[in-house]
Amino acid sequence: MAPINLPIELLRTFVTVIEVESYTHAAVLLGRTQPAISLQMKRLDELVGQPLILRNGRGVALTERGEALIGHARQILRLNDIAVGQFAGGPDGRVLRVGLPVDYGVRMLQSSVTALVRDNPSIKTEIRCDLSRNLIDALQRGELDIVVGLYPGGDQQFLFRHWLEYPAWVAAAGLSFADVDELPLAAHPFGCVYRDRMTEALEQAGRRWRVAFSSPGIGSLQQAVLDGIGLSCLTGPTMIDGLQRLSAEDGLPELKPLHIGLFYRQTHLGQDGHHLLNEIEATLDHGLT
Amino acid sequence: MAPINLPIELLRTFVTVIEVESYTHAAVLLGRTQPAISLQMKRLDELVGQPLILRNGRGVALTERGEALIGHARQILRLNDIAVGQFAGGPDGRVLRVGLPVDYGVRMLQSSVTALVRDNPSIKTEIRCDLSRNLIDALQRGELDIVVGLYPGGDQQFLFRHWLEYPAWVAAAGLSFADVDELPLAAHPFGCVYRDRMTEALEQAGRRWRVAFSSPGIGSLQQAVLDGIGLSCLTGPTMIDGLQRLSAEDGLPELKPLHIGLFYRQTHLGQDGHHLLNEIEATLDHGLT
DNA sequence: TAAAATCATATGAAATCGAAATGAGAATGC
DNA sequence: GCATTCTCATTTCGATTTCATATGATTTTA
Repeated sequence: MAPINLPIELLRTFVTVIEVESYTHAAVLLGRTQPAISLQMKRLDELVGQPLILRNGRGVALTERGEALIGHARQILRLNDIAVGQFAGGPDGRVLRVGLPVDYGVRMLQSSVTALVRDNPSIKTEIRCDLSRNLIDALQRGELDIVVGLYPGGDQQFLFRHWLEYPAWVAAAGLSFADVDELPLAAHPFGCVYRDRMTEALEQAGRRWRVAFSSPGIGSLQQAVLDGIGLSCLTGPTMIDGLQRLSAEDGLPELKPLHIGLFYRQTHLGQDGHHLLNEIEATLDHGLT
Repeated sequence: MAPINLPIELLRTFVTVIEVESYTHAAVLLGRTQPAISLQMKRLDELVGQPLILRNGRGVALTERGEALIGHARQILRLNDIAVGQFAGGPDGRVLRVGLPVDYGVRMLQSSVTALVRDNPSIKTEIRCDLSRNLIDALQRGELDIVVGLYPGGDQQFLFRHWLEYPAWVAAAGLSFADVDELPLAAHPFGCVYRDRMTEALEQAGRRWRVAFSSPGIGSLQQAVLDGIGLSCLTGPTMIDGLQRLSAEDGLPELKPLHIGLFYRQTHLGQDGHHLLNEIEATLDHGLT
């Protein structure tokens, strides 16, 4: 009946180890020795009843229980840091490096981030727009602090929250591709999750296709579809007037949902970063209902 | 630079002391002795840099810093308990006593709660509908576990999250009260926050008024307004067709926003309770955007 | 005013936790 | 293939923390 309290210090160790993929490096970051980290992890294992981390050669991996815990751990750390930051005071002044996806909801996210920065001059940001995949790679290399991006699902190293978005086939209003043998697609370059979803679904359905238009920017892509070059798939925030949704009735296969993730490095984030995260979180919550 | 980690055990002590308004009683609940609680609170005070609790005679009160912390503390405890509950397993089987306000969003909340209970047979609930004020009293007496209710603002003892709702004057479509000397109101019985908002605003504006219709149920009140008995104030979730909004142009004073609170007793809540809280939170988040 | 209740403080005993030292296993380099 | 290096696990020991018991101070209740 006595409640189990997971010490926040242990949770921070846990999250840090996963983020840097190393006990030794985590020890340096946390100002402890390596054996201390080992012992802390062992204590946390005992508190939750099972090991949380697997070591396969070099590198670490989460166990099933670890995956179940790390999301909560991150949220707890975030709340802790926000609460402490209220008192510890002052802006930290560091530059927050934010990655926003060109292939999803740029407009919405970008204006939400810039609005916050405008209203809080203490927050300094560098915004980088790129394909989701490149952003997540950059986060893993430590070149970014916060990233919103589409991802295949499953990645847990920096994942904080995730949403599902259901894409739909679209084409210019009035056009029909029902009797076309080889479907012309408008798509982002290779590496975009939208593109993967489209081609995957088409190949499973046995339809032939080709990429008739390719651009890294969403705007020119929308224009291409409007111009009737081909069809594509879009989601709520990227839908525009003049397009029609297509479905199974038009001979197109069902599209699997997209995973939208909010990623960040706990290690690099100050009070300002948490404000920014809040804003992005609210924007996504609101935009995806 | 070293991050400060607030031990969850101390946060639980803090929240428990505030909830039961007693060090000694909290000690019993937490399985410690009273001096241990004193020391834990002193440690937490030192971690955040200032005292969190004031003792004025019998009873405790939060300092400013205490008020700033307790919301975060509750959220952290909730996440901790959810995370631990994932592993510790099994449904707790206790009956959750839920209080829903008759004077705000009953339909929305009620159907959200009943839907959850229907889909999770393990969750057992007793739902009590009453005026918000009575519900909060009942929570304080320990007769309820979770309460949604309107409140005057400021109460922090069991408050978990809160929302703001902007009420508007309404009357049956087509009716005008601009030239009426004494405004006829349709209102809940005395003790309702809506009623207080209305009469307060009118008195400040120097308008005369009388209660032309009074009922504890929202349905009959809406019907009364529709029938043209008088005017009232409503918010989004309680607005219905056939009513017009009135504003300053119609000679009516501005109404101050209402505070909607989600209250619960940390002490009495199991895994099921947290599921239910999640559901209610999402419902309010969604219904109030 | 006496009795009861509540919280603060002091002290000793037990448990906790981390650094240093050491050991084991895998990747890397020659 | 063997030595080197890197990483994590384990043990020991010392310092600190943290609790319970006992007691005192203050306030409320009868």
